[in-house]
Amino acid sequence: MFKEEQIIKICKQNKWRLTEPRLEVLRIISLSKNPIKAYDILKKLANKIKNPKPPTAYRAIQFWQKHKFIHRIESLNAYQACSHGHSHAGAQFLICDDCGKVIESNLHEIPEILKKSTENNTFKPLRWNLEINGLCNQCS
Amino acid sequence: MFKEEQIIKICKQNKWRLTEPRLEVLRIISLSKNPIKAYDILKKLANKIKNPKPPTAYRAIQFWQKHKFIHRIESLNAYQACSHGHSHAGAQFLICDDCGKVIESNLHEIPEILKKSTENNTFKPLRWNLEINGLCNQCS
DNA sequence: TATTATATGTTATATTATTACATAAAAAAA
DNA sequence: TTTTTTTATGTAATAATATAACATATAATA
Repeated sequence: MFKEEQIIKICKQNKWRLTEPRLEVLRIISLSKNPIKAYDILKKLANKIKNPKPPTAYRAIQFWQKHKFIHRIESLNAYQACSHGHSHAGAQFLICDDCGKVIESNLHEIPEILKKSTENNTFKPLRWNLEINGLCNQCS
Repeated sequence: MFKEEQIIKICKQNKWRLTEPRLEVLRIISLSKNPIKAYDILKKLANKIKNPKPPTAYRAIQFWQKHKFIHRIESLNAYQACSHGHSHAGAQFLICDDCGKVIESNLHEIPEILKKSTENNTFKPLRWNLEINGLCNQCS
């Protein structure tokens, strides 16, 4: 969703420090067609930074997750750039079991359902993650 | 949801082999108040079985998952007994960030929403997992 | 009873992620 | 500007989660 210049701008505006490992990790995730795993990020990072260690990758991942520029696909232990702007409380992913593509979906009825469960006063939802497995258009 | 006798019966009916490690692992998960992690299952299993190794726990976990008697809470790497019968394609969990309790919820609007996305012909959902973090009744 | 299929035991190792501590760099305060 | 504080990184070690591979055992079937 975001171009690099936009991200640079947003970081500047918010006084978030856009360091080299952070920028390179974001680029790696953004350029990946499908969700990418931490140690694959680390491998690619080695092309840009001398002998990076796991914490270097994980710290950058955490940074971008915290600021909602990337998502973790829990069932895959993998990371993907956010495609819907970077300030939503929940995300929905359509995971193709065949080609591995993950589409970040906007099922906006979901927030409504969750709000209803609040009205019941049974649970106060703060954030959520919906991962739907199946077959994408091209694979079905 | 299921009592042990019922499970024994269901296994017999389906000719699923209900071995000692499987039964003990199911008991451990069922007796746990909150979702329990594989290596904690393994530790408890050591009280029942001599010096069990990870595959023993993981195989039993897989068995019960496959037959839908337990769920994996992806964001916690932990397992919990199913509380809604054992044949649904998707599950919804309300995870309390404060006390760690996980309520298996029945937001039955979700399947409808997913069915709609099928009608769009954009994605064919087969199974799903919704994990909602927030605060439970008692903690909010 | 013999054969086949399924499950377990065991060792080793792969994968994913964090802790701990020293150093460096940037931001804020003096 | 200099000092102090905060934030980030480098690096080594290790923790936490999960699977592969292969030998043995047990149950189901022929």
